[in-house]
Amino acid sequence: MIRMSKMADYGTVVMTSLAREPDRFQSAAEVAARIGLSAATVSKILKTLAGRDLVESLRGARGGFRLRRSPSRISVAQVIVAIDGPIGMTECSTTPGLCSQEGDCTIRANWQRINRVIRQALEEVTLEQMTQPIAQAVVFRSMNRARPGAPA
Amino acid sequence: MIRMSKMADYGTVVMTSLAREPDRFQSAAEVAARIGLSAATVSKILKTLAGRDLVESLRGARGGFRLRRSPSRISVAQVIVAIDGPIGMTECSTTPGLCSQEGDCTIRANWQRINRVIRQALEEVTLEQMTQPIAQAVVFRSMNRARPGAPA
DNA sequence: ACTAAAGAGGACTAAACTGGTACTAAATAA
DNA sequence: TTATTTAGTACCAGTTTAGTCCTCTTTAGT
Repeated sequence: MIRMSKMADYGTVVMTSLAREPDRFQSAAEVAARIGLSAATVSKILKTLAGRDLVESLRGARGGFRLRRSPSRISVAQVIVAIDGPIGMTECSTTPGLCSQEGDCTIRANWQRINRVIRQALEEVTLEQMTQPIAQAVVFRSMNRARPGAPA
Repeated sequence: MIRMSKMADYGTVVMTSLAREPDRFQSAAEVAARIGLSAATVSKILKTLAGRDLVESLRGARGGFRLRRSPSRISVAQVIVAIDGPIGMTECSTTPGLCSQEGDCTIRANWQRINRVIRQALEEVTLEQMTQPIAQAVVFRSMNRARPGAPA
């Protein structure tokens, strides 16, 4: 399954904080205070996000960070990718060569399907939605088919 | 998003190997050779899975490991939970107290929805499906709504 | 010009995870 | 009974990740 670091998780929180006031530059310290993380950590995350062009930064007094695009045009997936790199799975299930003994590795194919669903889910949720109570926000459907736990 | 360790990933591969011959006891070394991981690592994983009651173990010559239930009644989610503990996200988005300044934390609520989808996906995929080519295996639907990247 | 506020960049420490080794205990087979 | 096979336990080293800190540069205000 998809591997997400703590930093990427924090990243979504930081970005959502920026998304609440998309026009104003917010300092790292300010964001940190709002979301309850250390200024150092938030600062590091924002630096990364600035490098990835999701936020723009302004130096000096009154400086800070601001979203580059509208909150409705930034997905949670984009934030995660910016911090962790391409969304993908852990080695064995993704890397082709590993289970080579098995011939046709059915596991990998199935995992890739699971991953696609997860990736899609993350791509369909925007920062704008993250700022809103769930009511109008995300609506999901589930996968279908098998029901383990039910009698086989 | 969900945090899955390498070990949990390996766990699904190990379990799928057992699922291919559900009645026979397979030794850790044998499974390791099949899937191309070190015997030590596979052994450690199987020990954990045995402790979680997903597999039964038999000591001594001709011993090994075997699934406790039918492959169709064991989900990928169960394997992951057995190794990594409850499926959930990293701290900030899951732990209630952290973003307390924000008042009603809309982020957490939205993340929990995303998580639910992921968890469901993993619960609906069985080891039996993992042993099969995808054709008849898992069929997914995606979430709906927002399309970031499209004009807001 | 000077000072304070802020980001940029990197070095560093601490904690967690990964992967392995060595040894012990149990069960079978000769 | 003895040797062999196999799981069980405990521990250790390397790597990665998390988190902090320090120094430098930029900007605003006085």
